[in-house]
Formats: sequence, structure tokens, C-alpha cells
Amino acid sequence: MQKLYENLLERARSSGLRRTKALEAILTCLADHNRPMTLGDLSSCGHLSKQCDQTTVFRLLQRLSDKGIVRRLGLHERAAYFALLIPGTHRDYLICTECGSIEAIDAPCPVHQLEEEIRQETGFQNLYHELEFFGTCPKCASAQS
Amino acid sequence: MQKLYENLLERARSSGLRRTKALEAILTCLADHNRPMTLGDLSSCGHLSKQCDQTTVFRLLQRLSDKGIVRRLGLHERAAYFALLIPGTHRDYLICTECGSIEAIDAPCPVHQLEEEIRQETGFQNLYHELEFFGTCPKCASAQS
DNA sequence: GTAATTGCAAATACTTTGCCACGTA
DNA sequence: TACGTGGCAAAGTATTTGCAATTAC
Repeated sequence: MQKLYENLLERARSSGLRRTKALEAILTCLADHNRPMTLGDLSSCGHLSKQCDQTTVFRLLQRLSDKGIVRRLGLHERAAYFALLIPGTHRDYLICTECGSIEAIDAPCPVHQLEEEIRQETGFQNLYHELEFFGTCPKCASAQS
Repeated sequence: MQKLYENLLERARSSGLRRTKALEAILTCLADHNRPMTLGDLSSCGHLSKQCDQTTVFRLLQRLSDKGIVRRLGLHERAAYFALLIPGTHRDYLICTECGSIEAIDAPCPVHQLEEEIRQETGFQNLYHELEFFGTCPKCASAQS
């Protein structure tokens, strides 16, 4: 975890971002939780809630997104989610449509070959994919009946 | 197309929805375009723009979604997209992050087996998935340089 | 007749921008 | 010092709800 944080900070710095309290706090928060978080989650989390305005967090997420350090995900909530983008790593998610819980799937993602085909056939650049499974988790399913 | 519309109307009716002008118009619109559309797209489209309030379209989409006739998609735009849910059919999408264009991918989706594994391992009910590819389309890529 | 559906208006939620002050390099 | 960054306030966009009037069944 500590290692991850150091690494992220290094990437951020070398891509031109300044080392500010907000940057440290947001990377710490993302590294500690290591799951997709909304702007609201982040700006009410730990140091961020005390030290930074939500606008700051928003703009910082924009910059981190531009630099390829985080990625914005669309997970069906009204609010956007942001997740760390760690080279060599890819995550798919399983989401309960009732309670909104989000968990990462650790099975290998079966989409890479198709992605390669699409890259070649369409000429799209910077291609990546997002895969999510939606359903009702056992807990919510039993609560319904 | 006509067939599709008839079919949708039948499904809607038999799931308990009343046959109103708004229902006919929205199903016509979705069947004609057969691509994901936002609430804004829909309510400014054809008959809907003249005959229905946007709130009506919104609530109708909610009901159609409850009944499993349309599905809400998260495609990274700020606005939600809605697409027809046609039994036996599954669509993945390729989206340009620059111009926002959305096209359906016709290659067979490689995720079904994983989906089955997840269903069995996690006990999730009503499981389905959403797969999208994002990138820069050739047109936008050349416009950038 | 009854319950579902509709329209209009208003409220909410989340995101985004403007502007000037501040801090890092 | 210069330019990226931060805070506060306000605007923008999309969604959602309340309620009375209307319509399908």
C-alpha cells in the first residue's frame, strides 16, 4: 500500500503535477481504499474532508484522469466513479443493482483478444474496455422475499 | 421494424402497461433508431416532442425498465442512455471518447461463460453484463494532429 | 368507476465554471 | 517570479418528485 502510494505520487509528479496537500491526500485515499470512489466519497474522506474543497478534488481528478493515473467509470449511479489506473492491471466489477455494492472480480478478463481485433479492424486509438456485471446480490434477494 | 414494434407493444401491454400515445411513440422511436438513446434524444424525437412532456417520457422509461423492456446503460456521458432489451440479443458498444459516437459491435460477446461462473459462484440473481470499448476514433485521431 | 398515467412546476443531485488569492518550483 | 493550484460562490445540466387533472380499461 505504502509502495503503491509512493508509486502513484511519483507518476503524478513526473507527469507534471505539483506536490500539494490535496494531491497527497487524494492519492492516499485512493490507494488506501483501492476501489472505485465517487467525487463525494473522496471529498468526504479523511484528510480531504478537512483540507480541501470539493471543487479542488474535482479538478484534481480531472488532471489525474488526463494524465492516465485514474480513470472515470460509469457504474450506473448518478455520480461518476473514479478508480486508480495501475499499469498491467485490469479490473472488472460486479455490482448489485439493489444496494449498489461494488466488488472487483478477480477472474481473468476474457475480453482482451476481442479488444485487439477491434483495435485492428476499426483503427481506434487508446482503446480500452470496461466490463461490469449487474444483478441482485444474495443478501438483497433474500431481503426482497 | 414494424414487426419489432408490434412485438414490443405486445410485451408492454402484457406486462400491464396501458396503451397510451406516449407508449406507442416511445416504442416507435426506439424501434426505428435501434440504438441507445438518452432521455433528451427521445423526448425531442418525432411524435414524442409534440405529444409528450419530458417527465412522461422519463417515467415511461422507468416503467419499461422495470418490466425489462428497456435497459439503462452507463456510457460515460452525463446523461443516461436507454436501449431496447430484446430477448436472445446482446449488444456491446464501441464509443469514441472524443466525439461521443456510439456503435454496436457485432462480434460475438466473449463474456457469457464468465457470466455463468459468476452466477454460480456468487449467487447473484438476474445477472447481466455490460461491455463497452472506449477509444479515439480514426476521424477524431486525425483531427487532433 | 378506478387505478394508471400525464403535464406542469418545483426541488434535488451532481458537475462544471469564473475569478481572484495562494503556493510550488 | 510565473504558472499551476486552491477556495468560494454561482451557474449549468440531468434527474426526480408532488399534485391535481386526465385517460385507459
